[in-house]
Amino acid sequence: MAEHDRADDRESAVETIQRELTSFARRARATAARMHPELSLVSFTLLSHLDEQGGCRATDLATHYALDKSTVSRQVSALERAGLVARRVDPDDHRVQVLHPTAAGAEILAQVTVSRRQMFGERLADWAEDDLTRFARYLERYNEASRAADEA
Amino acid sequence: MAEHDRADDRESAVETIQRELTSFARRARATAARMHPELSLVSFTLLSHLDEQGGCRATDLATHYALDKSTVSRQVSALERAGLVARRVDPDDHRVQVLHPTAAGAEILAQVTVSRRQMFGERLADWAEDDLTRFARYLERYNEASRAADEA
DNA sequence: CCACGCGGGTTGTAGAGTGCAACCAGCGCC
DNA sequence: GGCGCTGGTTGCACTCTACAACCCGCGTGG
Repeated sequence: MAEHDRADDRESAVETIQRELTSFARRARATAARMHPELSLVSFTLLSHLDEQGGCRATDLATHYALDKSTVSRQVSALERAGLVARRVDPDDHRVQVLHPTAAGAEILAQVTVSRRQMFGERLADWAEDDLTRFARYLERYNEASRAADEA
Repeated sequence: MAEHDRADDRESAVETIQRELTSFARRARATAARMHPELSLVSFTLLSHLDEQGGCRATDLATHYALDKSTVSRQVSALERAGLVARRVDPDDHRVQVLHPTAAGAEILAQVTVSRRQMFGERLADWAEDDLTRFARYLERYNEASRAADEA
């Protein structure tokens, strides 16, 4: 009957989404590393966040990206060693460090962002704009649900 | 002018797609590990491929998933130790080993597949079917372009 | 026929990324 | 002033990964 067919269609769409997202995830890290060895996927994400937010605390990064605080601590240390971020102690609360991208950090970030955008742009070059915006909306929607589920 | 605006829209859609895909990729591994510690994301993918294809060679896995052959070798070793895959020497060419999931492997794979599908299903529960199928199509399309670009 | 090149796999090594647990250091509230 | 909480670091262990060097079986051209 028709209801059953529709349930099957739904199942198979979910199946495809699962398979394709997983497949993408497997490749992403390696691709990113190959493209710009100087800034791993995680580092890029963190630095990018700092740039957008205009500085934040390590704990914020950890919770926002579902990473352990130790992981963030080490990543930040590495970024600092590389001269890409600076830490400033918050005068109001001497426990917290406010993180900022340095000038060098902002510059590298800009370069990597450009090259990443170019890469994505190439892969999406022949898409109609409607499809692009819909795709973007779907991804946002999925990730939002995903984040919500992770927190529960 | 209108043309400029449309170019901007395009840019921003690409930007969002980039950001959201990256964000997803970062989480995927950890999420997968948390869900079923007995089968990592890579192992799942490889085992899944073996199951679908009904057996193949290690080299095929390596090229298909853009992994080093040593990586595949070790993953397969682990899967064999766990009793989830079996290796048979190809009678025609004694260099190659044909890999198959064992009964236990097929069973675990089925379980994990179910739990993964359930997870994705939950996250996508309130989506209209049209959106699901479109999202699935977009992802396939993107990954295809991505694979093609990687090979070049 | 056999030596060499090639292709499939394994192993040694090294390094990134990660989480957990234990710890230290400020902060604030009894 | 002590106790608990929060932000952060460090020690440890583990997985995933690539690269390089290697071994073995296959086939082809002297």
